[in-house]
Amino acid sequence: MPRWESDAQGRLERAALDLFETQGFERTSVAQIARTAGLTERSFYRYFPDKREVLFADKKLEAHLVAQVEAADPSLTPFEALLTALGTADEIFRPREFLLRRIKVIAANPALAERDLIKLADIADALARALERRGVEPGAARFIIDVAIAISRRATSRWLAEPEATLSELVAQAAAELCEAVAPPAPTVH
Amino acid sequence: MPRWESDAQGRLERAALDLFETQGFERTSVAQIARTAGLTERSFYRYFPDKREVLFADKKLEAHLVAQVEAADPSLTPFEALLTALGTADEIFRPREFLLRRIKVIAANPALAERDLIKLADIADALARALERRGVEPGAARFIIDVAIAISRRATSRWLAEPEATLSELVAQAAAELCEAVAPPAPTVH
DNA sequence: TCAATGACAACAGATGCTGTCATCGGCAGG
DNA sequence: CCTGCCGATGACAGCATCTGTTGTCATTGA
Repeated sequence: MPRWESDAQGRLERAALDLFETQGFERTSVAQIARTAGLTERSFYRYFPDKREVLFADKKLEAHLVAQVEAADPSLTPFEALLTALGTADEIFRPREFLLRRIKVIAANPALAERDLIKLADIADALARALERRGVEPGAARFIIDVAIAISRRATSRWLAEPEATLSELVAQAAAELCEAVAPPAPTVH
Repeated sequence: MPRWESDAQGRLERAALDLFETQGFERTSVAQIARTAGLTERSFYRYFPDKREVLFADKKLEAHLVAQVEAADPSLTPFEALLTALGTADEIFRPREFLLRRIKVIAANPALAERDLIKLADIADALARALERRGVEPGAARFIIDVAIAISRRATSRWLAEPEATLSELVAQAAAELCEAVAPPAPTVH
């Protein structure tokens, strides 16, 4: 019999999400999370550098997107490569119900929302490096990525509200919406 | 003679920027900032809710942008209104040298970068409300704003590197760059 | 068998941030 | 001139986050 229960990190993550959900982020202390998971406060900090990170340690999405971009057909425009990669992100959002719980908890607390933005920026940085490896100039890469992420946010927001459609379909739809908004206004006859 | 020196908040802001610049954000304590400004730590927290906010209390940019959007010609596309508003942001970035110091300090510390992203998101929220007042549907408003901010970031980044050009010129240039990237790829003859 | 390593606890301390009350000068109104 | 209120600040106590350090006990592998 093992001396300790296994998967200490996973226990901490689940305990934290539960507690944040029921009593809020601010009102749950690290010591409480650790106790719930059967560990000490100090052990919590061995797995996570700070209290918020317990909801953000997962690097799967970033890795997936970078891999998708790196594997993209070289004949694709950088922009197209990004959009197709972002359209496959639903493969990562697997337990959809877990994703929704997590989003609610994050939206309910400014400190968590802050960390969420940083994580998105980290993904953008990683994608920028991937595009640069494809030969895109750094400034342009960052710009294209910002736009692609805007499209992805639009699509994901719709996807969470009405899950019938594929994420990639919604991405294409948002891209079309962008073209429409950006296009010079319909010529006015005067 | 006043009982206390005037402009306590400004003194705190200047002291903080100086200290963050010379010894870093983490290594300067709130007590030290307050002492440098001739106040106590407790008084610091009367002006700023937390240590980072001392660099972000300024609401002028957000107010300016919202006012610009609200004053925009009703015949303009929401997207055009946003871009012209963002093109006038250089009116707010007045002591350019101060802006550069601040950007460097923020970039040097993840905690400050985090707060910076939240402030940008706050501006985006305020702009979304302004667009909704113009009749734009909320989801679409947020999307257009995300794209416009991407353009603005591209333009501002260029503007900081080479200040000859007007910000609004650079915004137009970035918008053109977007159209090019988004446009369907040149038809391939086969 | 035994040394190295991994996983954790225990303890101490700096700092961020908050609540509460006292203090002191300025400013009416009498 | 007195008096009493107001508003900015100081003084102090207290909790929570996060870090450094050290000790303890299994597991592993030669």
